[in-house]
Amino acid sequence: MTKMYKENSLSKNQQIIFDLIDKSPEPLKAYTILFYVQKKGIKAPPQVYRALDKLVEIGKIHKIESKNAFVACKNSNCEISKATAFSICERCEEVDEVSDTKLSKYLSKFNDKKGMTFKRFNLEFFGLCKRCKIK
Amino acid sequence: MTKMYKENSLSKNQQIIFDLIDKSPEPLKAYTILFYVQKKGIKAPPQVYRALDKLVEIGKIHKIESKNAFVACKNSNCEISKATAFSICERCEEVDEVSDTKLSKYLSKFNDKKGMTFKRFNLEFFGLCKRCKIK
DNA sequence: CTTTAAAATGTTATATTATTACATACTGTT
DNA sequence: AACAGTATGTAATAATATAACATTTTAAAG
Ligand SMILES: [Zn+2]
Ligand SMILES: [Zn+2]
Ligand SMILES: [Zn+2]
Ligand SMILES: [Zn+2]
Repeated sequence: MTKMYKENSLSKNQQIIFDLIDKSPEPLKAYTILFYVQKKGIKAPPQVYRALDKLVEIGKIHKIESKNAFVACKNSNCEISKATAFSICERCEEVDEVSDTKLSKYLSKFNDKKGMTFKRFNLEFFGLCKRCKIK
Repeated sequence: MTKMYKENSLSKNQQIIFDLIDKSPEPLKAYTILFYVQKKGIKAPPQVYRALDKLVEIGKIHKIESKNAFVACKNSNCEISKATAFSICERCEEVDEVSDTKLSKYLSKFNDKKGMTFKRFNLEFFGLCKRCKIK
């Protein structure tokens, strides 16, 4: 028989790394994470990258591709990272997850002219945040 | 007086690297480019990255962030890389620039709830291309 | 409780991607 | 010719990510 394994619970390293990212007000890079978790016994890059891979896979975090950095998912509705969108301030580097049902639906239904079937998308908007616009 | 410099023409290294990317049927990575252009006298990473930066800046090429690779712009209408969208096959890795005026307009007009003003976006769709769907 | 497959961990080394820093040369305007 | 801006050449290094392999933990199944 093929065994069924439990979902929903994180392993030790995954939990440590998720907690760190979840508490961070800004996206964290892999080696920044490594630096912070060394006191908890996570000493080498593969340990960090493995946890990150898993957390991305299960949708607890997302990767901001243009910054090689990771944020915790703040939406419950971007199921398993299939539909992600972020706003990125080019000045202060603030990153927020865009939570817009219409946008998400619009893009999830999008079909291109060449007959591709899309399973997933990632959208990154760049501009100036409210605060940086004023300055 | 502030000098006016010529636009529209590429420097030697920029032209060599643009030609290579433009002819390539697939996105090229920086070190792949470096390998190919060494016979033309471009020997070191900074030479490649500088040309890439410039070409991205003027909109002749785009960076596929999820692959750290570069493609030539096939649209004339994504002026200076302000509005880019790509379809990426997860199986054969084929990448195409999505050229859809409606999509582009929809996203260019998108305003988020936190008062950010967007200047630019990059969208990457993932899925299976026509050929890979059949298999 | 024992066996077992899957998942996770620990560790060393290495590969890949990108930038810093500094010296020099080219380009086109004044 | 002088100048400012742009581009180039080169060496060194930083930052990001993966390969490979040994070991341990987890929890379902028997
Ligand atoms: Zn999310
Ligand atoms: Zn800002
Ligand atoms: Zn384009
Ligand atoms: Zn394909």
